[in-house]
Amino acid sequence: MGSLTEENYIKTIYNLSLEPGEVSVSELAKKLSVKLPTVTSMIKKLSVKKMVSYAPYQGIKMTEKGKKEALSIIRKHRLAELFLVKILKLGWEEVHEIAEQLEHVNSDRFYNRIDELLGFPKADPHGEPIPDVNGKVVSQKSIPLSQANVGSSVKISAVTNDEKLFLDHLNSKGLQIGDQITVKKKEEFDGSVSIINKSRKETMLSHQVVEKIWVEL
Amino acid sequence: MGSLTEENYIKTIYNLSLEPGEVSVSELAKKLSVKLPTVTSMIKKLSVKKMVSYAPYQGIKMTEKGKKEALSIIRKHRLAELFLVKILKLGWEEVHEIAEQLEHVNSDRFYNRIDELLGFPKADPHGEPIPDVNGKVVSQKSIPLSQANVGSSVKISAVTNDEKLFLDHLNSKGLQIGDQITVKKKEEFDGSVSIINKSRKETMLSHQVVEKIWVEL
DNA sequence: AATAAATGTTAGATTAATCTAACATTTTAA
DNA sequence: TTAAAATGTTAGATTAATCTAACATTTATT
Ligand SMILES: [Mn+2]
Ligand SMILES: [Mn+2]
Ligand SMILES: [Mn+2]
Ligand SMILES: [Mn+2]
Repeated sequence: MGSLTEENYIKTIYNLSLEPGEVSVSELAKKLSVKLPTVTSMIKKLSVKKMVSYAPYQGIKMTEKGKKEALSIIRKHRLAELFLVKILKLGWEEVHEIAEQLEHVNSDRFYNRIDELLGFPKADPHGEPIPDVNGKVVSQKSIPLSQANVGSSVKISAVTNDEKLFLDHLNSKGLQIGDQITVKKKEEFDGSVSIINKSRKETMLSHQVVEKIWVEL
Repeated sequence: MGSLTEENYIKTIYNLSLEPGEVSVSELAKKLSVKLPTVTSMIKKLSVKKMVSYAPYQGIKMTEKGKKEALSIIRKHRLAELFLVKILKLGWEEVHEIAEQLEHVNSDRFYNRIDELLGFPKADPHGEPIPDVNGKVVSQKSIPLSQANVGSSVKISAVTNDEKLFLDHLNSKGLQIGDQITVKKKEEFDGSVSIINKSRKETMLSHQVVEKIWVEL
């Protein structure tokens, strides 16, 4: 366990490493809202601690140690989010911010009890998988809504962004995890998608939205 | 809301201010495990922020603003402790440490929901009063066990220390909040007290212990 | 009242995390 | 294949929170 700041870097690097391509200093700087030299200096520190491997001008790669640490933080974050929704009855759009704080609480007893209380859940309120105590993740096979075929009926399994602004948008469209929807039309021009929602109403979703909604057949 | 460090100073100053006498720099330094100059420098900062009033070589006094802030942190701490015991089924001896972290979580929604879930409780697992949303505290009229008369039958209403070492000690003696006990004998020499516990067994408690157990008649 | 002990303050250094300005390397595009 | 743009690094400054060493004040004890 490093400092709160170190934990945030590790978690962010891990999340970026899941996307295709190298993890770059500028990408990290953007995500963490800090300047480039701040990242360079922190990366060096994390490199000394063997959380990442790094050589100047090369990308940033996580070590096994770093991945383990990242998964532990992500586990805490997602357990916290589900707890906030299931036990404290908060909305899925407001829990991420609180989980950003709770993920840094250092107590295995605390998180294992929450896990137990929730019945050892496999996914958080946004459909993202919750790593188990050993950092093992069970990932589902699903695709972004942007890639679903016109005419297909699919189930929303996850959203890959859990910030309030995005989720408030989905709330306003009446979309939830688990909803069965049908792809009506895909616009070539801007990548937007029209769907038929649970209540048989047609709704238009922009490209930025449909690439963040994951569905299964 | 200041930094985590500032919050810890404010809470500690407030707790010390409830004991008789001035709050001194050395007392604070001891409680926070920092050196004297560290305290002097932080007090100056808190003084600029109007959380305490301070003049060199005089004691430290809290302002109304500071008290309000302290009570908010203490409310969060005690709600967290009760939540950990009641909902997560942790022991009263292990919750203080976790609450030291949770008390810094910044979310009214989070704490108000916990308050609600617990039924707007009046006391934490150690019998200490929980300030309400407005910082109002309902304190009970009780006395330290060290001052109870020989022969009197009293009920344990609170303990004024919630660290593991102390509570493990009480656990080993089988003592809990709410227990009815009888004062059998008080030793003039060392201030120790013999009591008859709930299960009619006689137990000897040292002065350091009986001054931290509060009872009502 | 003088001295010693305890307590508190000031000065200056250190560490973590950040910044800006200047410089270096890599990538993209004439 | 050079010039420009983008990306990354180094150097040096800043702020928060801490420390040690030296000095000042207050309190206690002869
Ligand atoms: Mn989240
Ligand atoms: Mn989530
Ligand atoms: Mn406590
Ligand atoms: Mn308590």
